[in-house]
Amino acid sequence: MDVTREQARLDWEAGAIFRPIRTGNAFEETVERLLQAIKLGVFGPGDRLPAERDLAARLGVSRETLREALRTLQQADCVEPRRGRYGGTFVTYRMPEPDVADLRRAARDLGGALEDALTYRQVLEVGAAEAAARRTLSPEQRTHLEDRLTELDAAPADQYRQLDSRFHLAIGELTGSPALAAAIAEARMRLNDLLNAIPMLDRNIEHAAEQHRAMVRAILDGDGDAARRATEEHLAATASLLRGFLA
Amino acid sequence: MDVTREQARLDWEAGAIFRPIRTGNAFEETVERLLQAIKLGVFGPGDRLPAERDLAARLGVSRETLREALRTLQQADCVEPRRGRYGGTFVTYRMPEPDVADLRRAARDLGGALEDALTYRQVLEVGAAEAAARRTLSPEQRTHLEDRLTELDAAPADQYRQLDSRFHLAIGELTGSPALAAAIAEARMRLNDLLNAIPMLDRNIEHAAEQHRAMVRAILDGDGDAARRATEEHLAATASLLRGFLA
DNA sequence: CTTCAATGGTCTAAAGTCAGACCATTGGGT
DNA sequence: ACCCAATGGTCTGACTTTAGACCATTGAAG
Repeated sequence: MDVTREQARLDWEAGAIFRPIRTGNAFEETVERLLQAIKLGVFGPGDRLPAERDLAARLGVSRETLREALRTLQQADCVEPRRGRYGGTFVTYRMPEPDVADLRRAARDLGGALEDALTYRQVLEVGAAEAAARRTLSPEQRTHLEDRLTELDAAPADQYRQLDSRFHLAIGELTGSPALAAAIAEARMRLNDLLNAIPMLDRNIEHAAEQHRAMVRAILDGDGDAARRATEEHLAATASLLRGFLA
Repeated sequence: MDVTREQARLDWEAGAIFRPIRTGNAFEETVERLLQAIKLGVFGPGDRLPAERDLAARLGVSRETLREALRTLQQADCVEPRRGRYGGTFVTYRMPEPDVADLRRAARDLGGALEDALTYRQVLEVGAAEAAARRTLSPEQRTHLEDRLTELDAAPADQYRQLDSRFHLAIGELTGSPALAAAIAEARMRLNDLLNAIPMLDRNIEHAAEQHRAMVRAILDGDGDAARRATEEHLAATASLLRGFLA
């Protein structure tokens, strides 16, 4: 092979492997992760975050750095610390109203990474649904999944997005693969600002609810193919709804 | 809902989100990544790594830290620096012979993460094959994929593993999703020490070659379903071969 | 009312990491 | 024979992050 072409191949393929190890700044990264966890609905208004020492350990960051991040979130009126036993850091963040202008701006910020993120998400969530369906689920797991669906169906409008996230993340956890669950959470974080900015019409919500039910049914039935198809359909619908607002 | 149960749910779900931001140490992480890139076959013996300044930038790490990592690899006889223009850091690493004892030890080190990694890999690569098949590929991309297959079929025994990795990574790149390609590379890195330690019999290699051909054919034909099935079959075969040696 | 355990708040010394400048070496180009 | 551009080698000062100790506050349990 031509030496120059060979070196070019090396440099290209290196792109997938030699990616940034650390995103510059532990503090900023910590702020981002905490904020995403809140926006993702893992912690709703009034919920208490894990204790600082615990949280710092989980994030693999020193307590000082974590506290700096929390201080930033506090100044942004996202969390509120309370001292003393049974104290902690409590979430005060409220989801803003969906806004198409926000959505367009967020999409512009993402740029070409939008299609990337959509593809990534599709592969992960479709595969996870199939994997979850093919596993033997414990009664607790089955109940947990059904609970998430029920909770979502009963969601007030201002919590719909967060409960929707919880539902999708729950499927990732059912695969029993922490790596997969984490990747799904990460993929959703990338799209979260966009998804949150979509104004949801009753009609969309009804469609989504039907698709969610199909996914749950297939997973509980252990029907991998059906789970894959239902998830594919649901994500395709969401993606095209999103693209519609950007066009 | 019961308050205690609710707090328990929060703590559990937090597990998927509050994962370590930084793996303790930039230097060790850098060593690991470079070593994986070499073991993965992205850089074979005699190949030149990107220049230090370039590589440091890609890895998001200071040149000092990168050099410390390179020094470690040099002491382990994996790379060799050469000064002057047209100099650089050159790979000297040679794959050791596969060894079932190594394999068992590596599997014990992974522990419960083995099934995790296998599930993760399966979802990513199967989804990627399907996604690649559903895309419109340029003539260059089609040729690139075929080249990887040809190269693999003609591989001498001591390079088989690395060229196999290149082939699988190439499919990830064809999806056009950098996030997906990177995730595939990461998943493979986790399993790499295990895969490299499997003694490959001619019979296994022939089977694998046939499966590889089926994957390429399906992708080039734009047949997503066939691509998914072929990849599923191939990965299942590899996984059961692996489990066989561990039993 | 007192105790006390769990929590957030504060501080410091040490280690890790970085950005950038400058030096040393090499080999192809002129 | 010389130049010079690209590369690895070295150094310094500043900034970031860490680990751990200790303090302050709170409210439930005894």
